Amino acid sequence: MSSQLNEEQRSAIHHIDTPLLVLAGAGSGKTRVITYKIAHLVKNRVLLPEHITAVTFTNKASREMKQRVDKLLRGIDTKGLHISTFHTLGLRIIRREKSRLGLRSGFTIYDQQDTLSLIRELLRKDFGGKTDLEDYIRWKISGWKNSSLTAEQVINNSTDTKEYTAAQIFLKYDQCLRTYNAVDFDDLISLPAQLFSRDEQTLSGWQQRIRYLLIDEYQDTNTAQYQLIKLLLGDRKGLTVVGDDDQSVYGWRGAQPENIDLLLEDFPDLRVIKLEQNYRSATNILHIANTLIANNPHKFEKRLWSSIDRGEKIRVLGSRNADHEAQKVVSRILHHRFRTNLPYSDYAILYRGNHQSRPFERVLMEHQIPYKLSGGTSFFERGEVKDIMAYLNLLVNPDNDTAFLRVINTPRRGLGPGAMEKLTGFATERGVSLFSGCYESDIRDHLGKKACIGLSNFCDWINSISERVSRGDSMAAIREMINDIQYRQWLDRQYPDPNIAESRWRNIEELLDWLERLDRKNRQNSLAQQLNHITLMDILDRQTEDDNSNAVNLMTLHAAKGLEFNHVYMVGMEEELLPHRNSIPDSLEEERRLAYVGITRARKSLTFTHAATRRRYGELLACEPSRFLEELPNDYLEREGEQQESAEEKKERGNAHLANLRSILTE
DNA sequence: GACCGTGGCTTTTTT
DNA sequence: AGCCACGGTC
Repeated sequence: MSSQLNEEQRSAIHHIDTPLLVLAGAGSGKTRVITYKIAHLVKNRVLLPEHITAVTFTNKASREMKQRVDKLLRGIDTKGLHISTFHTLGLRIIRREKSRLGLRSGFTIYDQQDTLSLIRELLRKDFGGKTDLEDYIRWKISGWKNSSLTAEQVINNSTDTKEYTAAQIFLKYDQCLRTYNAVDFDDLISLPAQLFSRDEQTLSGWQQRIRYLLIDEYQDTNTAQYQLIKLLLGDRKGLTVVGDDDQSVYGWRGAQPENIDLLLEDFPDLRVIKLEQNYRSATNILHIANTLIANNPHKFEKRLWSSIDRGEKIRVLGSRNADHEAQKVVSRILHHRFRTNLPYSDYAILYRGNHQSRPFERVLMEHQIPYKLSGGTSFFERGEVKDIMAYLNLLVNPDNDTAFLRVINTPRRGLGPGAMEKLTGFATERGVSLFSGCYESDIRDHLGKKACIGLSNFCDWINSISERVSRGDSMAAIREMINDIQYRQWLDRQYPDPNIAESRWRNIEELLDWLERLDRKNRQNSLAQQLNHITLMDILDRQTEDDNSNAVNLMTLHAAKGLEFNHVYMVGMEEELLPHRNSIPDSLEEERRLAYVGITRARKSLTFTHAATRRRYGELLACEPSRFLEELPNDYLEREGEQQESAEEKKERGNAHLANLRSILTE
C-alpha cells in the first residue's frame, strides 16, 4: 500500500512519536494521508480501532473518508473506529456526559431556525420586539460559543450597551435551552470543551477512549474546537492535523487559520511536513491557481508543482445575463459529452451563492440532463418538514418549548396566540416548560376553561403516542400520529394548488422513509438519537446514497471544498458576486481563497463565466467581470464572447445602466 | 377560522 | 422575481 505514496506522504503516515502538522496544498493527497494513516494504525496494530478518532468538517467529507478507510481495511474488524464531523464527535461526548451538563435523555438539538425563533421570543418578552437586533444577537452568541465563552464570562466584559444586551439575552437563551432540555449547534463543541476544562476526571476518561486524533481541514477550526483538541490530547503525542491555510474559507463562522501557528507554539515537539506535489490538476490550472493565491500574504511558503501535462487553456466566457450564461454552460457540457461520452458526474458547476443554481437547474431540466444539487434550501428548512420534526421532537422531549409552540395550533386546535401568551407567562413564572405547565394543578386559575381542556387533551395525546414510541414500534406510532392530526388534509387546505400540496406531502413521506431506514439500520438507537442524528445531517446525505452518480454536480464553492471534478465551470465570476459585495473590501483575501478552492477542484479543464447583466431582487443590474479574473495571467486564458460585445449585449447593458440610474434617482 | 390580496424582504458561505 | 407574513373580509 505504501508504494502508492510519495516520500513526504509516507513519513506523515509513519510519524507517530510526536504531534504532526501536515501542510498540504490543494490536490496533494491530504485525505489520502489521513485515510492511509488510519489504515496503517489499525493494520499494524499500533492501536485498537476504538482508540482512533478522525474528524472532518462536513458530512460529505466524513462519509467519503469512511468509505476510503473501509476500502483500505476490507476484511479487517474496525469496530469502534470513529470517523465523524466535529459536531457529531461533540454529540457523542454530550450524550455520554449529559448528566454533568444538566441535560436529560431525549435532549433536542436546536438548528439555526430554532435558535433564531428562541432569540426572537426572548427579545419580544424583554424588549417588546426590537427586531433589528436579532441577527446581531444570534451572531454574537454564536461567536461567544465558538470562543468557548459562557454568558457569565461575557456579561461583565461588554464594551457597549448593544453588546451588553446581547450578553443578557445570551444568559437567558442558555437558561431556556437547559429548561427545554436542548442544545444548539455551537454547544456541540463548546459544552464538551468547557466540561473538559473544568472536570479532569471526565477528561481523562475520554483520553482513555481517544488515543489518537486525526483532524482534516484543520485551518477551519475555531477557538472552541482547538481547545477541545488540546484538552483531549493533554500531554500525549497522538495527533495528526492536516490543513492548508490557502483553503481557509470559514472565517465567517469563527474559523481561525491562526490555529496553525498556535500548534507551533503549544507543541514544541511538533513535526511539520509539507506536501507540495499536486496529483490532481493539469499544469495550466495549477499555474493560474498559484498566480491568484500569490496575491494573498503567506506565513508558510508553499510551492505547488505537478508533473501532469499542461492541458487546455483556461476558458473565460462572457454572456448577456444569467439565463444566457446557463445556456452557454449547459450547451458546452452537452457538446463536450457528445465528443467524449464521459459520465455527467465528470462535470461540476460551482458558484458563490445557492440562489445562482436556479437558471442552471432550469436549463438542465429543459435538456433532461440529470443533475445533483448540493445545499440550497435545506430539506429541513421546509415548513412541513419542520412541523413534523417538531412533533417528533416533542414526543421524545416534551419540554422543548420551541417545538411545542410550533405545533400547538398546527393544525388548528383553538389554542391561538392569546392562550399561548397566558400559558407562557404562567410557565415562565413557575420556571417550567410549557408542557409541564399544563400539568400544574392550579393552571385552571390562570387560563380559560376551553384552553385548559384543549391543552390537557393535547398533552395527554402526546403522552400516549410517546408511550407507544418507547414501547417499541415507533414508526407505526409516528404514522398514526400524523394520521391523528390529519396532516395531509391540513396541507390540502393550506395549499390550494394540489400540486404544491402533493409535493409537500411527498417531503413528509420522504422524511418518514428516511426515519424508517435509519430505524432499520440502527435498531438499538432510540428515536431521540435518530432525531439528533438527522438534525446534524442533511437530505443530501441520503441523496448520495442513491444511485444518481451520473449527474452534473451543482454546488457552492464552499460545498466543493475537498472534492475534485474533471471539468469545472466556475460561474458568476463577477464583482459583487465573487468577491461577494459584503466581503468588499474587508474580506477579499478569504474571497480569493474561495476562488482558489474552486480553481483547484478542476482536474482537466476549467471554464470561468461571467454575465454582463443580472437581476437582483427582480431589478436589472450591470455587472463587471471579477477582479480575480484580472489577476490571472492572460497567456493562459482563452477569452470568448466578451471582447466584441454584440449589438444585443450592448442594448442589454444599456438597459441595465438606465435601470441603475433610475434607481439612483428615485432613492 | 378560512380565504384572499398586498407589501416587504430576500441572497453569502454550513454544522 | 418569488416567498412569506400580515391584515382584511366573509
